[in-house]
Amino acid sequence: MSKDRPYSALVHRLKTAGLRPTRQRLALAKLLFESPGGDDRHITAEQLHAEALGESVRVSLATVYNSLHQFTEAGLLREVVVEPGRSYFDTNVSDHHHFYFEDSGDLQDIPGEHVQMESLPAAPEGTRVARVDVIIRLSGD
Amino acid sequence: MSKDRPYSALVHRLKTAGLRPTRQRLALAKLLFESPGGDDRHITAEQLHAEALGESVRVSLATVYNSLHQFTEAGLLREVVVEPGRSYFDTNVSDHHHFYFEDSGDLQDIPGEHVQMESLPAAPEGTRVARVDVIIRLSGD
DNA sequence: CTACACATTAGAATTATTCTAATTTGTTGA
DNA sequence: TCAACAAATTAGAATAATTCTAATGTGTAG
Repeated sequence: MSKDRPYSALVHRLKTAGLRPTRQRLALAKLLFESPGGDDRHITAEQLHAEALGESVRVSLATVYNSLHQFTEAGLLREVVVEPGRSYFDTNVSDHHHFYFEDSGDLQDIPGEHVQMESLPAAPEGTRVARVDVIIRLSGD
Repeated sequence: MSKDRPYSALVHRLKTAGLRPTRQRLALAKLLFESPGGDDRHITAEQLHAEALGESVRVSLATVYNSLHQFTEAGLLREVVVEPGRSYFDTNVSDHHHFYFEDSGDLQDIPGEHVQMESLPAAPEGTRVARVDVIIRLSGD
C-alpha cells in the first residue's frame, strides 16, 4: 500500500488510459497538463519536444509524436487541424471551438457556450457524428 | 473583335482574376470547374495532377500547386484543411460547411442553410473574422 | 529478481509541398 | 507580323512534418 504512494495524479491518469507511466510519458504529460495554462494549451510536436529539451528532459522527437498520438487516442488530448502540414494538440478536451489567428498562427479556445449550432443537418445514413469542429479564422483588422 | 472570339467563360474567368489564360491553367480550370459535379469538387493537388495526366494534359505538379494557390487567392477555389498533411481545394466558394467522412477521407459540402451559428463570439480587438469553418466529422455507424 | 512485453531511440524513409534556376510562352506595341 | 520582355512552366532539388525500422532499454507481473 505505501508501495504505490508516489501515485501522482499523472501516473494515475496514464495508467487509467492504459499507458505505462514511463519517464518520458510522465515528463511530457507534466509539461502538457501541469504547466501554467495547462488546460488550454495548443502545441505542436516540435514545440513540445523543444520544451522538453529546454527542461533537460531527454526524449526523442519520435517519442513525442508517439506520446501525443497515444494521449489523443486515450482522450487526454484533442488534435486540431488548422493549417496544412502542422498539427496542434489541445489539452482542453471538453466541447469547445477555436479562434485561429491567421497572422500569428496562434490558436485559442472559445468556451463551448459561445458557439451554438442552430440546426445541424442529420448525419447521412450509416454514419454518426464523431465531432463538430468550428474554427473562426481571424485576420488583422 | 472576331480576334477574341474563342473567349470561353474560362478564359474570361482567368483574365478577370488577373491570370494569364495559359494552356495549363485553362486545362486545369476546365477539369476543376467544368467536370460533372464541377461546383462541388474536393480535390488535392496530386489528384488533379493525376486527372490531368489521365486526360493527356501535360502539366507539371509544380504548376498544379501554383495554379491551385493562384485560383484560391483569386477566389475561384477555397482551401479546406481537414487532416494534417493534405489540402483539399473546393470548387464551391459560396458560404457553406463540410461533412468529412473519416473512414473514406471523403469531403462533402453541406448547403449553407443547414448550419447556422446561433451566437458567434465577437472577434477579439484588432481582428476581424476572415472565415468560419465548420467541419462535421463522421465515422462508421 | 527474472523474463518478456512494451517503450524508446537514432536515423533513415516517406509524403506533401515549396523552391530554384533554366527554358518556354503569352502579350504588347511598333 | 514580330521582337522583346514579363510572366509562366518545368524538372529536379530542397524542405518540413511526420512515420517507420530495427536495435536497445525499461516497467512490471509473477
